[in-house]
Amino acid sequence: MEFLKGLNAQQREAVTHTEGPLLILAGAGSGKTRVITHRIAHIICSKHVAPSAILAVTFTNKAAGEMRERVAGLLENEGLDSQPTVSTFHSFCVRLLRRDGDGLARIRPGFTRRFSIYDDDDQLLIIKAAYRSLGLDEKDFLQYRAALSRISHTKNLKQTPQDLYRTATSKEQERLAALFEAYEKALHMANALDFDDLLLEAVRLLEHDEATREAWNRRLSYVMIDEYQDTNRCQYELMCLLSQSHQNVCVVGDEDQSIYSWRGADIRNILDFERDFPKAKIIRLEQNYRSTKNILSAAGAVVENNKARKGKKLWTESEAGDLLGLYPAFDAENEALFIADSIDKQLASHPDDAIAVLYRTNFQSRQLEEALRRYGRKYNIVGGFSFYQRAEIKDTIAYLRLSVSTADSVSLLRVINTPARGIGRTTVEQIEAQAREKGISLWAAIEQTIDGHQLSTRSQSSLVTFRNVIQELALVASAEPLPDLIKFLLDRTGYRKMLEQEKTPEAEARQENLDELITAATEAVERGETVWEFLDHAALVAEADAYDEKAAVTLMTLHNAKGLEFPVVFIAGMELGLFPHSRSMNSEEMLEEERRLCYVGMTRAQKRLILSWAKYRRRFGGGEQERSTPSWFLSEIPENLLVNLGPQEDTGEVDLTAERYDARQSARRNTYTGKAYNSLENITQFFSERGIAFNPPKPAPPPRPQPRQAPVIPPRPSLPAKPLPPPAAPPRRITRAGMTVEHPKYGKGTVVRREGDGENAKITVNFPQHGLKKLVEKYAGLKRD
DNA sequence: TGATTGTTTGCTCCA
DNA sequence: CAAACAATCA
Repeated sequence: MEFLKGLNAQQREAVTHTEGPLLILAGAGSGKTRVITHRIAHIICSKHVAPSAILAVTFTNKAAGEMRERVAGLLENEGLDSQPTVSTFHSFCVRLLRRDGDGLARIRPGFTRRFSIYDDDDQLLIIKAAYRSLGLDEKDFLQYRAALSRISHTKNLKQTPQDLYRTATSKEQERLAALFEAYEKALHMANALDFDDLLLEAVRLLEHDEATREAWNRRLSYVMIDEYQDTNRCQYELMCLLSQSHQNVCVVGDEDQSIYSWRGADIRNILDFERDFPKAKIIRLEQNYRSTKNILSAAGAVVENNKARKGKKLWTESEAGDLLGLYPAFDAENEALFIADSIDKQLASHPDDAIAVLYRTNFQSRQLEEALRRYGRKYNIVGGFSFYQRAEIKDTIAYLRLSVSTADSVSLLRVINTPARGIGRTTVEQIEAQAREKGISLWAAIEQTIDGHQLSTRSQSSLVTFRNVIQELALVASAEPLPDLIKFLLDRTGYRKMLEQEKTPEAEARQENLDELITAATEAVERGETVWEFLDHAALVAEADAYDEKAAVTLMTLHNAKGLEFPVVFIAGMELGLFPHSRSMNSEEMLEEERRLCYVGMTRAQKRLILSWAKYRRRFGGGEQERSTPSWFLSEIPENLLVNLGPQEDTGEVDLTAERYDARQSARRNTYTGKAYNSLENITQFFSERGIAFNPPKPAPPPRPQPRQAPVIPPRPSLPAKPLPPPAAPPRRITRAGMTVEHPKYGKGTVVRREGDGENAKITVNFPQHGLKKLVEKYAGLKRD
């Protein structure tokens, strides 16, 4: 069979083992995408299975698109009339619910197939409203986000608010139950599903609606799931429900790359697969085709420190390659400049090498972007502020959602007074109270309020205007094509006018974004999509979907880098508190996940891998620079695989400071404070508008040649490589970052950072129960643990 | 009511 | 350093 050509023995086995449950443990870079695509092609061609009987699930829409293309490429000459279904779990569930979801109305009050999808901004608004209605305050209860995550967790355990009430043993648990109840009620009232619901309700639908379940089981005969290590319980159940009759499930994953437990991913899905499917066949792909030996051994050495793993050893036939670079920067700005400079040099000698700069948190991108801009380097950025998160886009989407579903209260609140039409806080509060009292939707409350003439004439007329606008939109929505609807909407609501009157460059940019939205809508219609599909798409596009492989330089978080590969990779900000993140330093499990994240990042690199950290970093925009400690992960890499790219320790700081001053001056001239524009064109335009020539500065930091080979390892953390229990020999300072301390009131916590010296030093401590607290050392009464 | 100004607070990671 | 929130004034 020609689909087996060029595959190694294990890969071939994985492709040809088509019947029954199959677990493929695929190490990083072991060719798993290849295996999946070839397996699909093999099933279709040699087993004569209709493509539509195959479902493949990927992690992002982008990955789904790529896989679809690759399969189509393989099957190009086969003259097939259908394509296999390749999608993410979430997209699949949305389609399922929109198509076959009617039966759900029996078990979910108020549900119709015209539901809205609420993203986390929407969720936040709901939870805030719930706090308000219960008279709770974020300050003396959980933070909104924490409450949401607790609720999400509870939902995924299939527990209801009533379950929570029943098991509640404290006031706090009762409050959480009440919040949960209010939150769920608000979603039901708005006929909205959050991301958890998409999966949960799809499972419930398949469980309760026998006809639908059987139809899907008849239709599908092979199910494949990629990135299986990052599936949650619900996705697992969905998989089981869809493959009940045939059990032809093939899952592909790598327990060392499980990095989404915070989102509910359950690593047991992969660790217990054999137990759940006793007849399962297991195939290991351990030959790595991506990275050099040095990169692979370094990454392996790091992840080896994890206990919760099955353990496997990747190997490669490739050469040793370069040593890994290590750059201890003076501060974050210097780090960014070093990276920009190294990229310049790299591209000068290897213009075709794609380069990725990876970091733990989105906010780090800022300084990196600035440095790249100053080098005049075009770059691609994944995440941060995505198109669909921009205010003007969300507003327009909210109008669209309202025009097809007036029940959508979050959208309603979002636009009820944008543009300003005289409906202020008090009016809105009145409507909300009315809705709460009568248990009706906000829209219904508005209609009642209008009919009852309960408001001042002014508010009354404003409200009538709003209602008329929405009714008119609904009318147009049912008659006109989507792009025309959007144009009409922007006109009729006065939204475009509002932007025009602003006359600022930002407002202009916003208008352009809206034009882009109209273009997107036009294209969607050309593809034959309905309004609903368009809105679903807007809700489900992922950060990673925006990644464009054509740009030479790509900036993204480590999470977004999953599944990708680059000849050259930088990982920035390898410091304690940042990576591993301070919020993940309190338990061994969380730390292991951070370590896996590090492993994922390192194994993205094919030829060169450069790690950096900054000795001083500002935590917030304004404040003081704070001293940082190198990441534990750095010291887990064998020294003989590293080469120091920074100046020598003793002489280094002086030069770096001088350089830093230079850089500051030049940055001061060149920085601007507008929105982060992502393309060089915009930046150049920005400067030309201001009459400043934009010339990429002379390469800034001088990583000078290394006289000796002996690498200078970053000052070893004076902490043991294992975080808990912590250190032994703090000199006269009572506390240091990374240390566990005990506070008389808050109990045990981990020191995250320290500012200042002596007994007046302020330290930030992370207490698992109480979150971050800033304490003055001499008053805090801390005891070393 | 709504615009303006002042003040505070916050940084995970994402479908 | 921003966005989000609060307070103030027109």
